Amino acid sequence: MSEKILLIEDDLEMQSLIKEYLANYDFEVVAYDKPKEALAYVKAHSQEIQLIVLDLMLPQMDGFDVCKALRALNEEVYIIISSARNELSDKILGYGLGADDYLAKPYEPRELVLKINSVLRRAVKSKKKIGDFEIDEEKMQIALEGYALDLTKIEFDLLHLLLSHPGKVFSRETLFHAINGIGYSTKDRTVDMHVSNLRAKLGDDSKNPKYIKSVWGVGYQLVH
Amino acid sequence: MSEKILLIEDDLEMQSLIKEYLANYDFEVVAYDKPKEALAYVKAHSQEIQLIVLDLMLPQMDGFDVCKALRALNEEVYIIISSARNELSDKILGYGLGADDYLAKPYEPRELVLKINSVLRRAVKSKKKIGDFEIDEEKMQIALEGYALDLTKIEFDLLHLLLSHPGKVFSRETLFHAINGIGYSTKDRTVDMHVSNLRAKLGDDSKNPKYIKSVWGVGYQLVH
DNA sequence: CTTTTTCTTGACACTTTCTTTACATGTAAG
DNA sequence: CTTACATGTAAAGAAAGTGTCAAGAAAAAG
Repeated sequence: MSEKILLIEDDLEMQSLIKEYLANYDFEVVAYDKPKEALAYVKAHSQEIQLIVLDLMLPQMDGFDVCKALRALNEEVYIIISSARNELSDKILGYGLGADDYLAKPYEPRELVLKINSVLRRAVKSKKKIGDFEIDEEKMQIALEGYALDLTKIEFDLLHLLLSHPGKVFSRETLFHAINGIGYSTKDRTVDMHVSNLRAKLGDDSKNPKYIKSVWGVGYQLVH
Repeated sequence: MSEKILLIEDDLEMQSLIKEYLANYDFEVVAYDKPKEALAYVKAHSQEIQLIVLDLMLPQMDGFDVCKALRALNEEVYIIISSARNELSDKILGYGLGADDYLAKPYEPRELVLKINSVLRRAVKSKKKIGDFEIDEEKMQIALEGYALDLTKIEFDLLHLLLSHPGKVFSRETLFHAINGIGYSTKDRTVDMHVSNLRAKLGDDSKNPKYIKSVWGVGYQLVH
């Protein structure tokens, strides 16, 4: 499977050049010269696209909004911004566009490939796969079968700990410490409660657990 | 003592780079660029090698077979597969190669060291073999002839203790203490009951014990 | 400061495990 | 062989652990 990249570039000559070049590196490229069309495409195919290369097309200046709109449509996508060198420095970097990397124009296609690889490598680094789960530490997010879970901080910490050693049996005390740092009495049911809530969010069943199994008299364990 | 690692990598430059790098971390590395030679080496030195780093060398695709062949030669060995990132995802993971970890190319040598350490740590921590038994402390699990036993906490503790000194005769008092920490009267039949239940789960016969033998007037002992 | 969200606690039903009881069987010693 | 005590285990009862609803407390958001 190859990566799918969206290229937004108004110089059509440049566009086809890059498209061809990236094709050599097994990237699948979709290109638009008009931001509105690109946005429409993202709206329709949000999940397929992994990375967007956006030419800011200054000095029209609406490139900022395009970038923010893209980010709003897809939190997950990685964005590389390209722009004239003299525009690039302070102005853009300061605007908190949420881009993942920047590239000064004019650039060699080779440079773009390097940046793309570097961004994608960064992407996998922070994402660990464990069974059906995918942890993104940077974003403090865990996805199950591709769908992001909406977890509270404690739930995230708990699941993260369980996922860090699949199969290992964690005592309630250890789990409690992961939450509260210190102090635990055997009568404390707060860990149980969080596990119960977690199971609900995972669609798991305590009697016949797919993910979090109770270990009688001890604690919990992640099965997979 | 250093760990012995087999590296299978056709890019000779890469090979020597990794070899040197790993040497700095006290790993002993044997490297081959041709899978057939590597397999021959494993056949001859199967027991010495703890871990194999295998470059899948796609798209020739026979990396799959190499991996399976390695696994067939040595059930115990740990295998880390490296491969181009765009090949890595679903395809490989799905094929049930029996690898223990995966690494996307290109990777930093540092990343490889981290993975190796993580895999080896996993290896030593769990799984001690004693006769027909296999203990996994982390998972709080004991397997008999490959089949995991479904034990309660006390049963696990008891069997674990017996297995920790095969042949040693444990008094009822000692066994009771392993369960309850303190207190024991000679009239207490609790330990007997647990041993009886254990035997049932092991498929053992008290009159003609294969595993847990009664020592008259004293207690129990593990035979093997 | 108010509203909302998240966390903790208490309560109760329910389940699993542990202990005790009871009796049959087995062993050593005189 | 008989006695005295040890062991095996079924079954019943006791104890302890777990799941989760719902309410109150605390923390975060607005």
